[in-house]
Order: sequence, then structure tokens, then C-alpha cells
Amino acid sequence: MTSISTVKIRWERRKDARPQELLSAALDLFVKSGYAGTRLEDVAKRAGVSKGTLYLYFSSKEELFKAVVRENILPMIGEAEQVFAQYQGSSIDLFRYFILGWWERIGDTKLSGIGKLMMSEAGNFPEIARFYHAEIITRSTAMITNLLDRGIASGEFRKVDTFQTAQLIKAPMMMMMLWQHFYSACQIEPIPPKEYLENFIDIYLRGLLNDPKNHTH
Amino acid sequence: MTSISTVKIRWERRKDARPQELLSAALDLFVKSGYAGTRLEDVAKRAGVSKGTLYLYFSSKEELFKAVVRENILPMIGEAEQVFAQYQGSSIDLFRYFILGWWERIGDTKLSGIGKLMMSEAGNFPEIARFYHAEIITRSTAMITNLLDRGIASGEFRKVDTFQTAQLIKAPMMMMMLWQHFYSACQIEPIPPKEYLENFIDIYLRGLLNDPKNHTH
Amino acid sequence: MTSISTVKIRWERRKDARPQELLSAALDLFVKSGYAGTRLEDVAKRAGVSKGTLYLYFSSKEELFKAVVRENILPMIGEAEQVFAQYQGSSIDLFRYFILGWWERIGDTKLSGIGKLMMSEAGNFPEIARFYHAEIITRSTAMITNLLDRGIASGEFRKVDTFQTAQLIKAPMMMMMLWQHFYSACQIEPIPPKEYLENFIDIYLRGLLNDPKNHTH
Amino acid sequence: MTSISTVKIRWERRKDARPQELLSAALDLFVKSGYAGTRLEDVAKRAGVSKGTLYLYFSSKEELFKAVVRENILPMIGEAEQVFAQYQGSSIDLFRYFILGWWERIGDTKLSGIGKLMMSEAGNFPEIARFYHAEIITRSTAMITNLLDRGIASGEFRKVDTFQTAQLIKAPMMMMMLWQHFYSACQIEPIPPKEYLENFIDIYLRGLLNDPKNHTH
DNA sequence: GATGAATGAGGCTTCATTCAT
DNA sequence: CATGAATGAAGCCTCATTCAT
Repeated sequence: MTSISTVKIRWERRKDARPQELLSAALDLFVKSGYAGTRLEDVAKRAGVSKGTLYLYFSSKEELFKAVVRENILPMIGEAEQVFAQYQGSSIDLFRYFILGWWERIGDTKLSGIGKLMMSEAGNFPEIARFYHAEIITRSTAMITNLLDRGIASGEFRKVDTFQTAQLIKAPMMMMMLWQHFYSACQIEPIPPKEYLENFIDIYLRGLLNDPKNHTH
Repeated sequence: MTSISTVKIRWERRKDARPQELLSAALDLFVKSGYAGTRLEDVAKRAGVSKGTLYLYFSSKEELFKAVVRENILPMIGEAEQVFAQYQGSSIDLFRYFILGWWERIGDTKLSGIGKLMMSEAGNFPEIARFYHAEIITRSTAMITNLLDRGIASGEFRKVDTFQTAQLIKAPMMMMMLWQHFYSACQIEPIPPKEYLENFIDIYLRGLLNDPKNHTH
Repeated sequence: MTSISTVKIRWERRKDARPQELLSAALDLFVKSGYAGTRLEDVAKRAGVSKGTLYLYFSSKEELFKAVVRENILPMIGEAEQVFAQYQGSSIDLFRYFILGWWERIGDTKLSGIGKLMMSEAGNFPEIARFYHAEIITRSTAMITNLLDRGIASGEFRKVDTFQTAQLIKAPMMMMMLWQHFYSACQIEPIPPKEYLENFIDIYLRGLLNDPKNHTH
Repeated sequence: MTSISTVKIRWERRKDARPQELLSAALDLFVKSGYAGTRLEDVAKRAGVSKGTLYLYFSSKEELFKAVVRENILPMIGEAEQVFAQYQGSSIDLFRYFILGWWERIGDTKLSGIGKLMMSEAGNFPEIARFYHAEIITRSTAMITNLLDRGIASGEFRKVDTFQTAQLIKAPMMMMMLWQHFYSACQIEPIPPKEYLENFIDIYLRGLLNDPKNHTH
């Protein structure tokens, strides 16, 4: 029925790889169709396995969903904190680097789907939403207030309400992610990210700097 | 079985009476639980009618959903355009007034749910998402580029990429809406809107103005 | 599609009758195939309704099962206690009357299925089995020890261990029930109940009486 | 794929090795949970092998069930007939010895589960139930009628309907078995077997004897 | 022989939709 | 117009069975 090579391939991707394939397929579909709108059979099919196989790794749809969030949250915040910790230089440069690095490593990847998912499904999974809040929102806010504190201390930034400004900085990043998903679903030409991000950085730096002359584009 | 006149009356009713209670209940639940996660029985119960009655006004769940979006889109963009059109004054003041007015009349009302809904359900209803894009996104972007053009023409604003800047202005507004829903679902203390919006206006104006000295808080 | 009379019949048996029809169908099938072996679709079909209708009255298979037991337990013990309470006369006659009456009103009816069910499903539903023990076993034992005490007091019966003798009396009654179900399932000629019961009464009375000469067949 | 000799060896093994562990585990679980309620994975786990191994010995769940019954039926009836055949003495003593011996060697062992199983599953396996009827019920009835005939011939017993009386004798034995399982499932204190059996013998002998004076307890 | 990952038919359950009243 | 009982398609989940290792 099946050629030897087919069989081989079938068996090469194995026990270890399975959960990742399933999680990946599940993330795609949960992001696309929402939790309730996603059929486990489709998740399994997309991962190249049968319905029953899914249950060898995840005991229920809800557990699969939780795993999708949990497994993708660590990479997400880990990546971001890495981008942040690695940098040595002016706060201005860090600001720019932080945003562009975030876009490259999160915003423009599948990980962005987690953010969309949480905005959509918080009502159905408050527990997980709280977990996401604690692990992603709080920590990313802390990173940004940290950045702002640093810039204020160095005299680069004006004295601003760092908590509120952190929210303000996250907003265009989050929306960029959400819009990409939205436009993709609509099959409408998406907003060009490069220009969007450059404009974002430009206007925010002007709004934040003590001496806008320092900001030369 | 039924005379033509009966049918007529019935259909006139369907058009006219399409009760706000049902649309309102549906909006609430669609926003809270998503399309697939919302049960029509719950919608009916919340509207104080029976499940069967719902079908007197909407021929299917999908039609109800479309109606919820359609019926709330006009108020949404209508309110916004009204806010915008009414104003006569400096572009700086209009910017501030536009944002605060939007918050008061849309962001802080049930209408905000439509925005959340579209972000969540675009994947399941690309048709409706495109409709929303045409009616809301495009028109609101136009309003903002208009505002920016005016400010640039008057010399108040720097010369910026008005399309991209319009996106950038919408982002904190949208996110404010989404966060309110998110935090409410999590039962976590929400971000205080007043401070958020003031900081938003402050930083954006500094980022936009030709002469930041014009911007006195 | 359906004649008027069919429709009528369909609607004549209504809300009130439905649960009873479902319980009756469920009892039949649970007795025949066991709990796990019974398909709710078959229960519904036997009751003349669809699968979904069943869920209007019972929230799950387990709840249906519990209801089957609960609803049939009261009649069961009620009938028996009535048989017992009505009788005025010698303990010998009561003994005979009790057994024959039990057979007629329980053993030879669908109610007998409950006893079989409990013997089969106690392992899967210990909770319900304990309920059955408390409501049926304990109370029926009490009735019989009561009967024996009375006969001993009147000098009709020997002094016997009334608890153990009550068990001994219940055994042939229970087995008669179980055998009827068993033979029916096997499609083998069942044990003729009349002769069985007469022989039962005869031998037991001889075993119990102080003066066997009182026992004239 | 496999040579004929391989197949042969494989099949010889299947016949020979059919491991007692699997049959024993299966008996336990079938008795506890019923046929449909028993999962083969649990049977395998209890026998200390994997699910796949079970299929090396039994080609299906149904075959396993049949084997459980078949393999335990011979011991059952064999034990009983042995008890019966060994005895030389009065029919009164044989009666007592038969009952106590049966209890010790069957009623109080796992073999009792087969009886329970047949009462529960006759509806699902009429074939096997008929087999059980032929091999166990008929033969044990024959043994008892035999015993009664002997006692009547010797003048020890009254002239009774030996077929019906055989049923009457089996009833308390069967019920003792079933009750033990039932009470164990309920975790309720079981009926003490010794007293039960003694009372059983006492009352039955009084009921059967020609001259009750012969029966001295 | 033994293993356990994989399969998919089948059962329980939900819920959008219909329709007699 | 309104009701809510009834329906049945569809999705979640289980578990008997298979099969590559």
C-alpha cells in the first residue's frame, strides 16, 4: 500500500517530535479559528496523525490549548528578555533595537498568534489569561519600564510615567501583530511592517527624548 | 397556509422590530465567548425571549452575527465622524478632542466589542471582516490622515507619513479597548484610562509637533 | 409525510409521559445489555424519540441510570410493604402470601430487572448499590425478620436466627428473578414459577414450623 | 512474509501458553466491571503485560471473554463433581458436605465470579450462556437431583419434586456468591458465610427429612 | 515473543434549527 | 407573535485492534 520510504518517513518523525507537531498545528488553527471553532480532527490532520493519536499526548482539547499557550510563552518572553539583556549601549539605541528585535523574533513569527489568542479567548479561559498576564504582560511591562528608567537616569528621556508609557509602547507592537493576522484573514494587503516600525520608533523617540536634536533619523 | 399579507406583515416586522435586546445580548456574548462559543439559547435568555423567538428575527446564527456587526458599525463610524466634523479649532486640540471623544463614545462603550470581535473572528468571517475593514478601518484611517494633513498644512505638525502615522495613532486606541476587555475577563485591575489617554496624547503630540513648545500640558 | 393521526399520537404522549417512556425503555435495555453495553440511541429509539430528546430529561447516561434505579425502587419496596401490611392472619399464611404476592407484583414484572441490574452493576456504581442496599435490601430483610418474629412469638415457627433465615428466604426469590432473565436471554425453557414457588413454600415451612403437622399442603 | 513453520509455532504457542495471568486478570475485571465496562488495557496491566501481548493469546475481546468462561467452567464443575463423587455415607451427610465443600472450593473463590458473570452477561452472550447452562447448570442440577434421589431411595428424604428442589437448593448457594460480590462492591459488611450456610443446611434438612428427629444439629 | 504508538469506528453529548401549539 | 419540545448533524473522546520495531 505504502512505499517503503513513506513508511520510513512515517516512523522517523516519532514520539519526541509528535507533541511539537501537534502543538504547532494546534497553534495555527486556534489562532485562525479560535478555540471553539477549531476541530481536533483538523489539528490532527494538519500534524499528519489521526484523531486518536492526539489523545496520546494531550488528554483533552482544553489541555491541548493550555499546552499551546504554556509551551509558547516561555520562548516568547525568553526571546524578548534575551534581546533586552544582550544589549549594551544608549537607551535610545536599545529602544530601537528592542522593537525591531521583538518584531523579528516574535511579532513576525507564529509566536504572535499567542498574543492574538489571549485577546480572543481570555473570556473563555480566564485562568490561562491570568497566567499569560503574569508571565508575559507583567514581565514585558517590567522590561520596558526598566528601559525607560534607564533612559531617564541617563538624561536621555524625559521624566514620564513609566508604567503608562510602557503600555503606550506595547500598543503599536501588539496591534502590528493583530493587524497582520487580521489582514491575512481578510486577504487584504497588510500594513508594511518596516515603515510602520520606523515611523513608530521615530515618533515615540521624539515624544520621549529630552532633547529631540539627539534623535537624528 | 399563510396569506400573502400575513407574510408581508411578518417581513415588515422582521425589518423593523429586529429588537435591540437581541442584538445587544448577542453582542455581549459574542464579545465574551466568541462566535462559536456563544449559544443562541444564552443569547435568547439574556434578551428575555425564547430560543424560537430569535429565529423570528434572524434566520441563522451567522445572520445574527452579521447583524450584530452591521448594526453597530454605523453608530461606530457615525459617532466618530460626528466627533470629528463638529470640531472647529487647532489641529492640536482636534487631536486631543478626537481621542478623548472616541474613548467616551466608543472605546468606553459596548461598541468597543465590535472591534474586539473583528480581531477575533476575522479568520472565521473574512467577508464580514472585509466589510468592517472597508467601513471602519479605511474610514477611520482617512479621518486621521485628514487630521494630520490639516495639521501639517497649518504648520502645527511635522511632515510625517500620514498613512503610517494614522496606524500608529489607532494602535493605542484599539489596544485600550482590547485591554479593557482582557483585564475584565481576567478580573485584574484594568489600566486607568484617563492617565493612559493623557500620556498617549502628550507623547504623541510631542512626537508630532513642529515646535514642541506649543504643546503645554 | 406523516398522517394527521400519526402527528396527533406523536403529540398526545407529551412532556409528562416522556420521562416514563424513557425510563421504561432504559430499564429494559440496561437489564438486557448492562450499563456500558446500552446505547442511548437505542434507548431513545425504543422510547420513540430521538437521541437529543433524551437529554431534555436526563443530563447524562449516568443520571438516566440513577433515575431508572431511583424511580423503580419506591414502587418496588412500596408494593412489597403493602402486600405485607395488608395481611391479617396466621404467620404461615402470611409467609405464603408474602412470597406469592411478591412474585406477582415484583418478581414477574419489569421491576425484577432492578434487582438484576444491581447485582450486575454494583461494581460500577457502588453509590447506587449502597442506596439500593439501604432502601431495598435492609427494608425487605426487616419485613421478613418481622414476619419470623411474629411467627415465633405466636408459637408457629421454631426459634431460628431470624436475620440469617431472612437471607435464606430472600435467596430463592431473588434467584427466581435472575433465572427468569437468564433463561429468557438464553432462549431456554424457564423454570416454571408456580411449581418452583410452591415447592419453595412447602420446604421452607416444613423447615420453619414448630409442628410440621400444622403444615398441610 | 512469514514461513509456514513460523505460523505453526506461533499457533501452537497460542494454544499452549495462553497464560493464566491474563485469564485471571480478565476474570477479575469482567466480574468487577462487566464485559463492556472492562478495558483490555486494564486487563493487560493487571497481568503485567502490554496491550499488544494480550493479542498474542486471544484474538479479540470476545475470545478472551469466552476463554475466561470456558477455562473456568471445567474446574468449577470438576471440583463440584469431585466433591460429590468422593463421598460415601448418608445422604444427609452428603448434603451437608456438598454445600460446605462447594462453598470452600467454589463459592469462596474467584470461580464464583463466573456465576456472577453469566447472570450479568447472558443478554450479551446468549451463546456462552447456553454453553454455561449445558455445562454447569444442567450438570449441577443433575448432581443434586441425584443426591435427592439417593436420599429418597434410602428413606432419608421425603418424596419431593427433585428437579424443583434442586433449583431450591442451588438458590441460596448462588445468592451467597452474588451477595459476596455485591457487598464487596458496596464496601458493606458481608453476610457471615458460616452462619448462613449452617442455617441453610439446618432449615433445608428439616424441610427435606422424612423424620426430622434424624436431624440433630 | 513483546511492546506501545497509531488508528478509526463508535458512543456520548451539545446545540443550531424546526415546528406544532 | 411567542414558545419550547424535538431533532439530528457534528464534535469530543474512548478503546478494541493493528503493526512496525
